[in-house]
Amino acid sequence: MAVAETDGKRRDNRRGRILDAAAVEFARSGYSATSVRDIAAAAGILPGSMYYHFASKEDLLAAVHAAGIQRIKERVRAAIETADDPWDRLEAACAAHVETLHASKDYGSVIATEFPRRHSPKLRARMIEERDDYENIFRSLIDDLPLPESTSRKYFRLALIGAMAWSIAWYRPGEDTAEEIARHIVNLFRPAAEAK
Amino acid sequence: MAVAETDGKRRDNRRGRILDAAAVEFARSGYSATSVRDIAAAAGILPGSMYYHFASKEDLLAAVHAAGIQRIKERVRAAIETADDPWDRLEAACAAHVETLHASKDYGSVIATEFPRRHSPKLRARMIEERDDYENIFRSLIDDLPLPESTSRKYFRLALIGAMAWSIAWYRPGEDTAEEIARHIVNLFRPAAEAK
DNA sequence: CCCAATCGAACAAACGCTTGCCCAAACCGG
DNA sequence: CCGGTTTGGGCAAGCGTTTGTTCGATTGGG
Repeated sequence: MAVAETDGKRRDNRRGRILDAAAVEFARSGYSATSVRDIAAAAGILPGSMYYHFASKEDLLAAVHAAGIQRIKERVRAAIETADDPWDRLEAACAAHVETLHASKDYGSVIATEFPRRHSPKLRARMIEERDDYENIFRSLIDDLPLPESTSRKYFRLALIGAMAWSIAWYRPGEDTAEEIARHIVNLFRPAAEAK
Repeated sequence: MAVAETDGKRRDNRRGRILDAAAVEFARSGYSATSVRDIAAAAGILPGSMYYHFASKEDLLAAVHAAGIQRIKERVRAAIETADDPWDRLEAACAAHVETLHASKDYGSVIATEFPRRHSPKLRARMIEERDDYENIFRSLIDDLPLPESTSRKYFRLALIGAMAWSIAWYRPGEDTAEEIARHIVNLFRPAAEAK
């Protein structure tokens, strides 16, 4: 769940802890409502010490975003390989997507709620690139689906990703599992394959 | 599009202009990245003058949220009455929803991107209440649909609203119209009615 | 001439970030 | 195995700026 522990080298431990703390705070309050002091306090260091590991607050957000995308990409890629049927592959991908979004809730929440257009051109470009790269997984999964010609694959993808992303807004722990959510959502889209 | 002009009374003109300016700034940068000075500058007044009309910055957000919800509710309610068939009514509602979300982009964007959980308990409660009230329109529209028992109406509603809300994230003016977007999305869900 | 409405100026607090200094562990030639 | 040196990491303090908000003075239409 946290990045800190998984970074073999002891050397990077502190950096990982700051990253985790930043993800938690950014997820809870949003980027601009979160102060460097908040993050430092959550990480157990003083504000100034953060700047040894990250050049700026913006750099810290970039690192959280990159780590979050990388993680969800890995999980989804791994999940896909467990199935052969195109619909099963999509369902596996969605389950992994929703699961990761809520399991490492902090990183997932940052990805789902920090809009690129609200950040500097430089960071915006990085975020969009990383997101596009990730969405390409779904692009190719959906390309493999046997859909009627009348169904727009573009809207299929956007609606699917939107429906999953929105779960961040309404999900309450203890109700349904991420797998159930993903299964329900995919089942909603599944009949679209047989439509004329 | 703007509230300012529509408020008959001259007396409320300034209040409406501040409200519009706040919606624009909140939509562009988010609540906490927007300063009272930004809003005042956009409204053509001095920062202090805002406090004659609104008790606080938070109150201003509450007013923008309420105005946005009220507007979208009116449009959707009106759109529903143009049709009798349950699916047509849903499609009309979705078209009005997406259209309003993008037409009065500022108010719509604030609704779609300001998460209640990130605000004070008082404001959070108000926002959730207003949203629930609005979502009840869709709740009853979906109750009227002839869906197979295996289809969860709850997930149907959440996925539909999520897919529409997400359009804020990817929509670029000049590509598709709001009506086309809504039609495509509803058509994706429509086959779910005939599934076993 | 009144009073709603706005201005102009200021407030304390919080902001992102920089700087100068310090300490312990790791490293490495002799 | 020693002892000097490098280096990862953190501390304490404060820089200048921006924040939300307050408030007495000022203005102008009815």
